[in-house]
Amino acid sequence: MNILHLIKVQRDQLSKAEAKVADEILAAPEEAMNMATAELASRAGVSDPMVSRFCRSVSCNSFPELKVQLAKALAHRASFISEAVSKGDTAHTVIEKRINSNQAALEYLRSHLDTQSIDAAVKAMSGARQIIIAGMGGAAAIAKDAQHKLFRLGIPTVAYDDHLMMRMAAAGASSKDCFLIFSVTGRTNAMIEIAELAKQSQVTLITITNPDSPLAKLADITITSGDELEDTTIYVPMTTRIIILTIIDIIATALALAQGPAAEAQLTKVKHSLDTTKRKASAERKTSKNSKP
Amino acid sequence: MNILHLIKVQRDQLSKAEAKVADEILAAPEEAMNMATAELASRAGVSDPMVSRFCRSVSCNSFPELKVQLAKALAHRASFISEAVSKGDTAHTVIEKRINSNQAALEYLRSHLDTQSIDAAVKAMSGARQIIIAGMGGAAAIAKDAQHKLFRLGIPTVAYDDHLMMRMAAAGASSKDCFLIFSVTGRTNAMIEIAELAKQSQVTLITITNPDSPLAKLADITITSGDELEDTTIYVPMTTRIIILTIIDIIATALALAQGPAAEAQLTKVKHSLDTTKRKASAERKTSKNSKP
DNA sequence: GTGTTAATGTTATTTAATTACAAGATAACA
DNA sequence: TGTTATCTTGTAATTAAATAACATTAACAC
Repeated sequence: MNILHLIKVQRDQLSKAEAKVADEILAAPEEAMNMATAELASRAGVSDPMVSRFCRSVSCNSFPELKVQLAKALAHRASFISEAVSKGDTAHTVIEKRINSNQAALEYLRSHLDTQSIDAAVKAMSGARQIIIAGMGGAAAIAKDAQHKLFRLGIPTVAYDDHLMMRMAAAGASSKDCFLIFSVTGRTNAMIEIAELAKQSQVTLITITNPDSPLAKLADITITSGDELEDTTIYVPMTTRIIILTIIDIIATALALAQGPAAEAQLTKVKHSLDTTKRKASAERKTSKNSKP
Repeated sequence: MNILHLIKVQRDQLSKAEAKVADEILAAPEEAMNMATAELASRAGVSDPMVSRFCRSVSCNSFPELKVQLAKALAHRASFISEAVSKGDTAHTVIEKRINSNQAALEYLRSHLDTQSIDAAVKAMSGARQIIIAGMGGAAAIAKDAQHKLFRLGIPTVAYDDHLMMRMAAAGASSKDCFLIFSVTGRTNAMIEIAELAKQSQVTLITITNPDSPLAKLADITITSGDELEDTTIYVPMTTRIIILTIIDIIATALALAQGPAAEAQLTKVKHSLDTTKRKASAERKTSKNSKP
């Protein structure tokens, strides 16, 4: 856990004066990093040694060490604020801003992804007879991607983006199956309908969606899609995509580990199946070099 | 530019004693960060003030400031090394490791993404009559995702994952169109064939692929897919996915900016078209609360 | 060889951070 | 309600760290 989170979490268990220091740092961590104890102390309205004591309370050995921890934490977080693109931006600026946003999104995921949900999802999927994935609209590509990643592990997996196919699949599923629904907002009527059908089939229902949504309420296991994070400006509807993809990545990786050697062998087999569709690297290079002069 | 790069670059222009300090820091930056001037000085075999002077030479006002800079630089770099998952990992460890890897991948992208290629791609796509996207296998989901993102901007866009459809589209394309090919390795024979067909149609060919591949050689504009980064261990075939997705994000964002108010209006229109498919947030909450007692 | 400049080390000073201690506040219990 | 114990905070003192000032040495030019 990074130092800013730690401070935030411990904030209420600190003494009054220490809490003042915590607030001062949380209010302007970037600035706090470049202050001396004396300055930070006076800003927080406490005595110098309080700052030292505060450092100890948040498990740093000294104030300079706290500064280093802050720097580490801020290196990731730096971009959370006001990284929305604007009209005059050059390509270079857009690149920087979007990469920053996406890194920040991952940082958010680090502190908000629930380990237990992941564990539960992996356990359910690991023992499933088949995994059925559903996603519409923007989530259709995600569903397809998840299917591509999971079937490689040797678990029968299908992905649907068609509402009628989803209905049939949901109705026909058994209690031995896992039904995986991707929906960023969790408010699409069509998807909620599918979830209700799936529940009637006694299937284990896992949703990657907004945890406050009606869809989430129907699920056995819910993992946050980061919808609450999404910037509402029309330019930036991308953050959740990265979050969901990383969640798939995490689940697939954990699943592969849970499956053990079997999955490993399966992955190798699937990988090698593509060998004959590829052009060889060395042969190609030689040809193109020789053909020029 | 981060402080480690700076030190590396300036290393040879420093005086003999300062160079010793530089070497000591570069050899073990993580440790150097936790040392006092005196210790670093003795390790480097120089006097204490040399360390202070060294800090000035690399544009830091003090040694503590250098430490902060080092912390910032290392925060990103830290995760590159040995973050591959292994058998005993808990869910929590997998989460941390995969997030670290993905953040590191974005960091890599920041320094390796070519601004000019992005600019060129945006310019070409901005003026295109239509955009045709092709991707097979793992790239099929990516292609679909890109289509979903680009058509919202008001540019006619289609995505294909079927080889025969791609052939027809490539053969039928005109010089006013953009043909976008996603292929991580750039060695899939089927995709190379499509690229050759597309070139014959005089279309502007943009590839997101390994820049050293045969596919890249055929393209008018190439953007790296990060294939060279991909961990060859079978557990981790995910990094490129994040990179490519972020590239799409960047291009779409830049494109939206380039289109100006027209794109903005279009985005709003498309967004509102979904309104009637969604369940209202407030209404739902009330219902579910009241229905319980 | 001597003067000049740049580079480094030694010593001194300043600054910053923490320890030690004392005073005050707060809570617990008689 | 008073008394004691504990916990919190500030003041003063100490220590440690970093830099400035100065001295020395080394390198080079003339």
